[in-house]
Amino acid sequence: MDKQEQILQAALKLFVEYGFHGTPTSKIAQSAGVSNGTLFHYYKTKDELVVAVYIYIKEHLASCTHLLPQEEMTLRQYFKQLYMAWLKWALSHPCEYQFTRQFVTSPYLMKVSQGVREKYSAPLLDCLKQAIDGRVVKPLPLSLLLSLISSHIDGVYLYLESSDLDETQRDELVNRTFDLMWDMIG
Amino acid sequence: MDKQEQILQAALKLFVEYGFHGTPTSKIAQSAGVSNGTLFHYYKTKDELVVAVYIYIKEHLASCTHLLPQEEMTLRQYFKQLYMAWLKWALSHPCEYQFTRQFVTSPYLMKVSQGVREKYSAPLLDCLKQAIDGRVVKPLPLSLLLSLISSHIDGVYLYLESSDLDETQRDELVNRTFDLMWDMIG
DNA sequence: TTTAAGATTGACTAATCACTCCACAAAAAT
DNA sequence: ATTTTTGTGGAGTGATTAGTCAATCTTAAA
Repeated sequence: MDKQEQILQAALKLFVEYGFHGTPTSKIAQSAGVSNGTLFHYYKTKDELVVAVYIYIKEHLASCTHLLPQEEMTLRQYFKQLYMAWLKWALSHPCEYQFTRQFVTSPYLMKVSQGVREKYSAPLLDCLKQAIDGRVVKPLPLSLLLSLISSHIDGVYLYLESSDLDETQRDELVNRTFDLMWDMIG
Repeated sequence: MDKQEQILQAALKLFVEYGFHGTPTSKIAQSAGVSNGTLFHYYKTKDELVVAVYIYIKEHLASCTHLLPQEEMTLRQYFKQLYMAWLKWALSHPCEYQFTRQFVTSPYLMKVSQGVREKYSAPLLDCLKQAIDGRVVKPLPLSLLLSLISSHIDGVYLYLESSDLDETQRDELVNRTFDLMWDMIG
């Protein structure tokens, strides 16, 4: 892991614990094991660093949930795979997920262009479009469906995070909530 | 409106625009039309002020959505009334709603006791309990249902906020999304 | 009228912060 | 071998910040 990534990782942890403005750049550098100067060599401003952490996480999430539909797979099955991959990533990367939640509700979100924000929801959007055409999902505005699904995952995440279920019970609940979501949109 | 409330209102607006740590107390005092000293006379620390804004909003929301079930009203109808009151409050108080979103995803949430946080969801919780007993809602954990419903409302809010529908279309969509949610939990 | 308690002010301070700057080291290009 | 580019460190800086304080004002009870 190079210094640039050490900085991103350290920043991520501290931002989640103390908030964006609550963590001084000096603490980030210290925690990353680099000097102040090095931090500002890679990121011109603190704002730039905050956005970089966001992009870094989104790229990571995208690479972990980049699943292609297999042969002989129904849209529902493919959809379920995407849903579960997303939720399992969130549960196994709580720090990253919490950062994202904090980021998208903060004024920092405005620093990320519309294009970048849309980029990461493209696969799900394509899948939804197909599902509506195939009449397996109700003909609602795509952005509404997307918003409802992200929020739904958020809700399940928050519940699972505060409950202390074991792995098996967790999987069972994720399955169950997918059915709930499908009841809603299908 | 007394000075104390002026401070809360000014803090609310600035926090939403610039984030918690992004808004200096001096700016809050200035915007509220009071002196620095007055602000700290009412709130010993900035953290205390942030929490006070949260409680202030929650109390306001609670007073606006405190609806009692009428005679000859099904649970579904009562539930829908609560749902719509909540969503309409969010839409007509975007600043307050955004503040809450920002607050609950931030480390500040930990400064509010569990008891206070639960207090405001009690009415909905009671209603859900009855609905499960009456077999009109699926027998899922109450905290899961609560989490799913709050998140659902969040999702609808975010969609409506970014779309530019007129009042009628908005109402129609709120009705439609209630049905979606009911399909999910009922 | 006197008195006491709270409300209000704004200058002040000690600490902190984002960011700069320059010296130097490592690596890469020539 | 020499030059250029890039990476790294850390002391330093000017601006900003949360919070204090002593002085004044307001209110209302005694």
